[in-house]
Amino acid sequence: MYSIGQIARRTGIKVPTIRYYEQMGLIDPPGRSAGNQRRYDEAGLERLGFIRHARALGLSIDMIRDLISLAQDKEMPCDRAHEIAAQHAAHIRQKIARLQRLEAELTRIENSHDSGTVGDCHVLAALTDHSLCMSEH
Amino acid sequence: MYSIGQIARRTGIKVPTIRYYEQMGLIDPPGRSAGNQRRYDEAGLERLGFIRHARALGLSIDMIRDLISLAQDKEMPCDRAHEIAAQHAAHIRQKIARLQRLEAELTRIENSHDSGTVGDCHVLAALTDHSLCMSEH
DNA sequence: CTTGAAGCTATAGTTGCTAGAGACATTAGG
DNA sequence: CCTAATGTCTCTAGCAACTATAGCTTCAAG
Repeated sequence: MYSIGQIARRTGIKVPTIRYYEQMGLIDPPGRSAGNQRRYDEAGLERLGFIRHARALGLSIDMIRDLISLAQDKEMPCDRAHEIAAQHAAHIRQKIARLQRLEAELTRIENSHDSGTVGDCHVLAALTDHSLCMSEH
Repeated sequence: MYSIGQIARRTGIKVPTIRYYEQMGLIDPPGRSAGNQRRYDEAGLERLGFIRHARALGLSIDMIRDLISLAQDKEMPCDRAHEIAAQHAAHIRQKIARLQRLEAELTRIENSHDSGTVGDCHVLAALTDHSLCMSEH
């Protein structure tokens, strides 16, 4: 049996975050000590590891909840799990594409040299006038 | 003189968002009509255009506030503006790198085929066991 | 048995908006 | 000039995913 602090150290998830996940229904409320403190078992530890990894990959709380309820029955088809992963990967690819456009624009703005005073600062000019941009964003 | 709705249409920023920017100190409180409605002039319009563009490039409200106060005096050096842009570009590059690692990992997980049931679903297995990962995240 | 760390609950703050309620202002048409 | 429709006002609350604080209780070591 682990206390919430021990679980926190072992999973790398902060104590308040673990309580938050419990509140959000990602983990079953664990048993309690005589003095009302949470006591976790191996299953709880594994569940939190799953959540941590899924969060690290950028999955939302809702997606994780779906995956967990899905994983309950080992006999069920897991198409939905693949679908969630694919959807999320696509989402990330979009994000990357958008950030790359922003990065290109910022780099261009950043590298344009000016006289060094606000009056003709290229950074400020570029921000004021969208038509100076090379790409959409 | 423009009403807030006209400004919204011309800048593409929604009405409540404009009021929010005012509250956040990004725009000076405009004059009011006899009936207490906001009335904007060209300067207000231009300021909102600046904000919109900066937000589209991902700059935070705080950064934008800094840039605006900086732009007040045309004689001042604008090193700080370049610095903010450079900082933000670096931040975006980091984000991109991280997302690319995630994307690679997700694609790998997504493409690994399994028997199609939850019991041996590679997506769920990969999420449960971090050691199956090929890269850090 | 004492003490200091760790845990408890409940509430509020973070960022950048967005949505709603209920009241008042403006404007176009008749 | 009156009315109806639309626009605007303030204030409050909600979103995601935590994080921080306050004031209290429990646990474990010495």
